Amino acid sequence: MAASRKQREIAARHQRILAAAREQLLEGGYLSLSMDKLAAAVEYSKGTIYQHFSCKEEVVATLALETARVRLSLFECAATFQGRARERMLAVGIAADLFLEHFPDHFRVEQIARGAVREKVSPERQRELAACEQRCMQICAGIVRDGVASGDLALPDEVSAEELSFSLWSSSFGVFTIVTSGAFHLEDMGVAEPLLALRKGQNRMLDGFGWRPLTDEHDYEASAARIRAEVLDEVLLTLREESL
Amino acid sequence: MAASRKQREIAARHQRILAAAREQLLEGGYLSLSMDKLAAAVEYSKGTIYQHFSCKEEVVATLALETARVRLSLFECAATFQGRARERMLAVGIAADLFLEHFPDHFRVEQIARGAVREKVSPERQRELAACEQRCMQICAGIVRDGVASGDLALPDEVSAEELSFSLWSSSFGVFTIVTSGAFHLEDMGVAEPLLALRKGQNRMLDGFGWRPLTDEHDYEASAARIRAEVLDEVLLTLREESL
DNA sequence: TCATTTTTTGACGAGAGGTCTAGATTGTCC
DNA sequence: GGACAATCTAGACCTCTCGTCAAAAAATGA
Repeated sequence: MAASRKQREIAARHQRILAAAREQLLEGGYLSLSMDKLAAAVEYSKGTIYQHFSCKEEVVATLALETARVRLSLFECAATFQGRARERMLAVGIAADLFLEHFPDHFRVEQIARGAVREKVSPERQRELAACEQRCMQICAGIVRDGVASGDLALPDEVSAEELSFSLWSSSFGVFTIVTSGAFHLEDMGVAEPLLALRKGQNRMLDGFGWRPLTDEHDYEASAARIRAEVLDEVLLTLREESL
Repeated sequence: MAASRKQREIAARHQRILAAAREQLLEGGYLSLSMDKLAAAVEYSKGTIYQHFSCKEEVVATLALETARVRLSLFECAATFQGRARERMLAVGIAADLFLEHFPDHFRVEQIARGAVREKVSPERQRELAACEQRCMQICAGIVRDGVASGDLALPDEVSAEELSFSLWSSSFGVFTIVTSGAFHLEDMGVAEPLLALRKGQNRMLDGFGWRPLTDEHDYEASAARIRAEVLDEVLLTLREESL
């Protein structure tokens, strides 16, 4: 069918535009992405670009959505790990780390997108983005609840599963933002390995909540190795291939 | 002396430009700050603006530096609180909260500045900014060391004072970024009071490190009240007056 | 008062995002 | 196969941006 061939062409061009846009964004941030350059890069005219994306913000938002989807699928995989709740929570943390490690570009693009004007991107895309983020949160909160249900965690009355998840999320988010922004001189501050410090801090926090098994009651290094081998390495490979 | 009068005029204009710039930035982000509009707002020509600031980035960076200075002075005050180390660490945390509460604009401007191109701002200003941040970190790390020295905290071998400080900083930074960005629907995620959740999480982390007195060994609510009354309320008032 | 120095101005250039119509390409039907 | 219709593409065009610079204005000093 001829119509489908055309559609495939358009879809392919769509992806080519996004790839070129990502490249430009990473080169020099939001201002370095130019619609003219984008058109030149994919060897089409500006008018054609604007038939794919209504405005520059929309291009950036679409890239951010791609990113959010990749992360979500990683989180979903991590949550399927067979083990105790706290191990599964660790799995999600490792997933976040690996995401940053394997797709550093993605996180930066997401940050750039957050800094851009949100008013101009279509409501649907905004909803999709929000949905991805909420799914991530739900996955974490679900694991917390599993911990409570299994008796490993006695959550205080004044702390909800969402709040605990939020604490973990925000500390990861903070570290990732600090690291990728490049605006901070962590070395000069005496923090050589921020990701390691993050993990330690989060572990201590969960210890503080009394989430069993505590850090010194279990070999979490071994769990981490199993997590990678059993649920993350494979999907990571698949995702990397897709993005090439 | 006439030269001094002129200098005062220039200094006053400098501040007026910055104030107008801040206003525009808060209206609609980085793109909403225009050098033409800025010139119109202060009723001078563009050329004059460019005698104060070499480029747009420099304007934004200067605003960010103002912000960093205000925060640093708050932190310095907080650290003077008379009490045990963990109380003083709480004081710094409260200072950070109050900073966000009383100067929400400042934090947003700082975020915008971080998103802008850094290459174009003068090296000195970059150094000044980095110095402020490092001073904040040193204050925190100093408190941690005090805790160790007083015997309240037994830091594990593999965790440095800087790393512990970094954990606290990054979680605050993450929460503040999430809250001020406005890009996340925390309500829909079940997090009604992010700042409260942050405090709880940080307390649990310090509990996890075994920093005495633990949360349930001491009335930290009372400490918080004393901290505000004894070291923060006053300086906060002074700073607010200055910024008007 | 007038010459010299300093400050201020706004027209200008280069390049951005976004629009719109003329023309090229594709698909359809006899 | 060829003519007409529908769709897609190109790039000139408009307005706005940052940053520059020569000329105009103001301040200074003798």
